[in-house]
Amino acid sequence: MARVNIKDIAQKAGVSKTAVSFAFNNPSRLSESTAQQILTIAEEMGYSPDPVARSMSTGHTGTIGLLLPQPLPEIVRNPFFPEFVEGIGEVCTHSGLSLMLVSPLKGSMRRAIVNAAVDGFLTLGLEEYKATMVVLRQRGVPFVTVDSDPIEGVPAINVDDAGGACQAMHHVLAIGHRQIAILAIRSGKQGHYQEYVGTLGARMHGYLQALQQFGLSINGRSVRLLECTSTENGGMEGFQALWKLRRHPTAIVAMSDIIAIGVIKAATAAGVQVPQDLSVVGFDDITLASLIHPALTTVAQPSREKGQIAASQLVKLIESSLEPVHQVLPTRLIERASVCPPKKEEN
Amino acid sequence: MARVNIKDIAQKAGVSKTAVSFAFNNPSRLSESTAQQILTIAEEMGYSPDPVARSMSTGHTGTIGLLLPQPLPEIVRNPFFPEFVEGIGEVCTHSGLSLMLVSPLKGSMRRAIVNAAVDGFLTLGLEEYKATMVVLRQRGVPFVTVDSDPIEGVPAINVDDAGGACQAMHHVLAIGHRQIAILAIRSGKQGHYQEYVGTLGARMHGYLQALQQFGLSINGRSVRLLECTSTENGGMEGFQALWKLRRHPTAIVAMSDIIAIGVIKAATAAGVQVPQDLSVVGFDDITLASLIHPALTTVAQPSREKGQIAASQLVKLIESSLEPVHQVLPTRLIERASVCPPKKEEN
DNA sequence: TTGTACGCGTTATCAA
DNA sequence: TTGATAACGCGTACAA
Repeated sequence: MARVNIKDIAQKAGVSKTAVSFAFNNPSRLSESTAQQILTIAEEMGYSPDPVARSMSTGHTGTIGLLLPQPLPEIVRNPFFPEFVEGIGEVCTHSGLSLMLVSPLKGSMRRAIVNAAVDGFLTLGLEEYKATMVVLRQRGVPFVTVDSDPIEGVPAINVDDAGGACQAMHHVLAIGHRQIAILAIRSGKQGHYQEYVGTLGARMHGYLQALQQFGLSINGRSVRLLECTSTENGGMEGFQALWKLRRHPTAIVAMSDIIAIGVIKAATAAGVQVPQDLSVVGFDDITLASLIHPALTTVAQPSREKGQIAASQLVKLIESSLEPVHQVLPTRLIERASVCPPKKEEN
Repeated sequence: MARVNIKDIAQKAGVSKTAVSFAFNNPSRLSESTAQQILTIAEEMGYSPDPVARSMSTGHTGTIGLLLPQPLPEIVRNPFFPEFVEGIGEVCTHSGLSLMLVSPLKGSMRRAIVNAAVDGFLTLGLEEYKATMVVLRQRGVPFVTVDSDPIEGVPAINVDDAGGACQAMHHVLAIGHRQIAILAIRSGKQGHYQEYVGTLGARMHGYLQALQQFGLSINGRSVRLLECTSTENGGMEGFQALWKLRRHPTAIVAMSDIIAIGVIKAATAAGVQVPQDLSVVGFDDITLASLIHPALTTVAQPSREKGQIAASQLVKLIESSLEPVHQVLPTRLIERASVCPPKKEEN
């Protein structure tokens, strides 16, 4: 049984296709009786306009795409993804839009972009953003970047990663620590932090800035940098690697909460007390951060607002042209229980 | 600057539209040189085929829809949503599909369904499923229901809510409790539990079954039923209402973890010790359940598998017809610290 | 209210 | 084998 289409209904009702279309989209242009008549027949025959054909005619889809740099299963495990989507969802609900989650197709970002039938894209934390931007431009729909280094002429929403990182490091330094290890998210750049980009680069920049304020820099002795995967395991391994060294850090500054939590777990398991023996700072303020023991001092960012603002920028961009804006949302240090002054003898 | 289309490329390359189409989709039908030539020109002019037009011709979109009964912002707050989507995401990644999140449009489920340009739907926990099913059938794409009462002729994936609920209640009874309150998720049915449907109905059914095994039923005295919203606040209010009564329950069986957690918080605040003074059981095994104090005894369900199985059923259904299957995934009781035998004097 | 052009690719058919 | 012509899919918009 082939899908019933507008022609079938027109025939059955003895009217033109146009009349059927009006009955659905603009009933006021038809006499009430015929409109009703058409709708009834459509109902009986189980007709509903084909959304693809409709998009073809109207030129829009009623859908926005969220472009994700990783496969869906990995992304949704990210603890702040739900909040971010919540913000987008508010705008979608308000504007009557649906949200399409677009991950690389067969490993290809390009393929994913050109295949997605959407009116615009939100991009989240793209890394090889240059190549992707080209495809996105070519694709011909508006887009807004989130958590990427801003590009000229493209609206960008970011959070103040650098500022937050600076606050975090500053806090640790101000409380007296001088033996510090930074646990960075593995970048593929093997510790060449000058080459870090995006979120990673911004956070690193913030750490360095705070260090500089105290006349310090990453020197491999008192202040060290180590990369690890952004997982609990990564944090545990990071701690273990650090604890093998002759001189232990008195504070570990981690680029993500999940790393910090791994550190705390490994430290506790090794009989190292947090924060008495070791202070730990995270980044992100995931739900777990306030629940573990000791509660994690970390940097919070407004994920929901980020999604909300990015989506509403995109909607404006779709509806009419708009001056591209770069917006930076504030981050803030949340002081909890995982940081205290270093012990005297270790100082 | 209008989007460049297939005709522009054909013109520029001095070939027909067909040749351009072949260059993209079926290069073997062209001499290598012309194919290459066309692709080069397309690249230069920034052409990529319009996904909508393409869908129009091919008859498929490369997208599946996840139909949600509530607005996006509410749904994503649901603690097991990420896991469920993770399962779907595995299938999408494998099959090269994108996922569209489809919530009611302007309050209308029907409108959302008919507007979504997808090859098939997954539905999650629909309540007014009858009306929605009709629209879905009419929409003419295959669909698989998840967490709804199975419908004849439609593949359905469920978890054994009844079995899990039965285990939970049985556990409480077997350990000696006879003064029990069930905190149900507010249904709009005001305690007429015979009318509960879907997940709610199944869980209620499980509770009743266990009660029956002990010769008990909901009688308003030793075994009571109370509805509350599925929020922490709902649980707190539930506890308070219960504690005003002359005879306190020795155990509270909650239909969701979040309710149970509310109960524990309110109880603790009121100086009632869990589990010594009051045993509490939840449902869902959200992350928080193992982290609060005392750790919550609850029922776990395989959310990721649920998504994975449902999505792969849908993919099969899209690719070819398939016998509709009803599949029920197991749930299991997780015993933690929030349940113990009742005190003697209260028995 | 209706007829018709149109949007943009894909594909069956046909010709060289 | 290589490529062109034309029909097709399904609504919407505009002139009549």
